[in-house]
Amino acid sequence: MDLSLTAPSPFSLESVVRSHGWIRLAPFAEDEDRAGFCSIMELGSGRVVGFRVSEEDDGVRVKSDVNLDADEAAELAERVTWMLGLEQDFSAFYARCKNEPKLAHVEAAAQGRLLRSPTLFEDFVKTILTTNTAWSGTIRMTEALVEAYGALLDGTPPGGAGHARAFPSSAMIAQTTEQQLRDVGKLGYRAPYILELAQRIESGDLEIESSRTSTEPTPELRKRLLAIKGIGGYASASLLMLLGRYNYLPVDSWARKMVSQEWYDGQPVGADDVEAAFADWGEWKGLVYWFWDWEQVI
DNA sequence: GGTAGACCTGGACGC
DNA sequence: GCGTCCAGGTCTACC
Repeated sequence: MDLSLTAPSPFSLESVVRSHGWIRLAPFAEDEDRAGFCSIMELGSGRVVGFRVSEEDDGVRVKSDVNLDADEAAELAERVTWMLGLEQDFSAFYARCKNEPKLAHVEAAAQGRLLRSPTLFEDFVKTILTTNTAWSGTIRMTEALVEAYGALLDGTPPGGAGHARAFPSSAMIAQTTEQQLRDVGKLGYRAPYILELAQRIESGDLEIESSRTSTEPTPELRKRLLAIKGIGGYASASLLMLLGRYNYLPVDSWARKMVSQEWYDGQPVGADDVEAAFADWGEWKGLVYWFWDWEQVI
């Protein structure tokens, strides 16, 4: 089954794939040509499908080895559209970047879109798994969750994918226990956070997927994110960026290091210094920080 | 409101 | 091989 999705101009699938580290987290996998990607998702019908996304003239092509009915195909198209941010318009961002040499590359490279997971639950869990750990730890914990709780693929893994399972649903996680998450996934103290997130969603106490289309002011949305256990300042800012809101900076150790090297001659800086460095960029400050041409990365 | 300490794991390092 | 230390955000208790 093939789907063609139209992308706004400028667009670069490779720029989306390489926008941040999500491509290295299961069930994402790079395609052989490293310009596209493969993944696995569980549809509302319960079917678990593998698919490959590659770039074509006016957008992207989505290929799957299985035949989907009309509803399933529409859902796959809708989710891939969200994952690639095909609904987003960055013309105002590019206009503001024109006079900043450190951002001169962004429009030509079609940067701005950040690779998203098919569901916000997946993005929330993965974001929690990035906190207070090395990147290798995030990869390990994510793979462990997918292997232990992900729904098994209907068919063969798409080319390039080493996984045969989708990311676990909130329903699957909600059925497990904190101890199992600690033992199986080595999630440590994050286990109760992720279990509570899944159980609150399943009980109807928490609804997160509607945040994708919410029009509520960003500070209000941020408050709701911060009320979720395990999501603090860094994680909420990261999630807001995935939701297309760039007013807050995901300040972590890397951000402090980059700002220190860029403007403070390597001297230690705090979160306030990072905020001050991008204060003039308003609603775009998150993207400016993310795509800034840093002096050096060590 | 600000701050200190605990949380948990893997990796680096010294012995 | 073993023990110790450190890095990485968030939460909670305390002031």
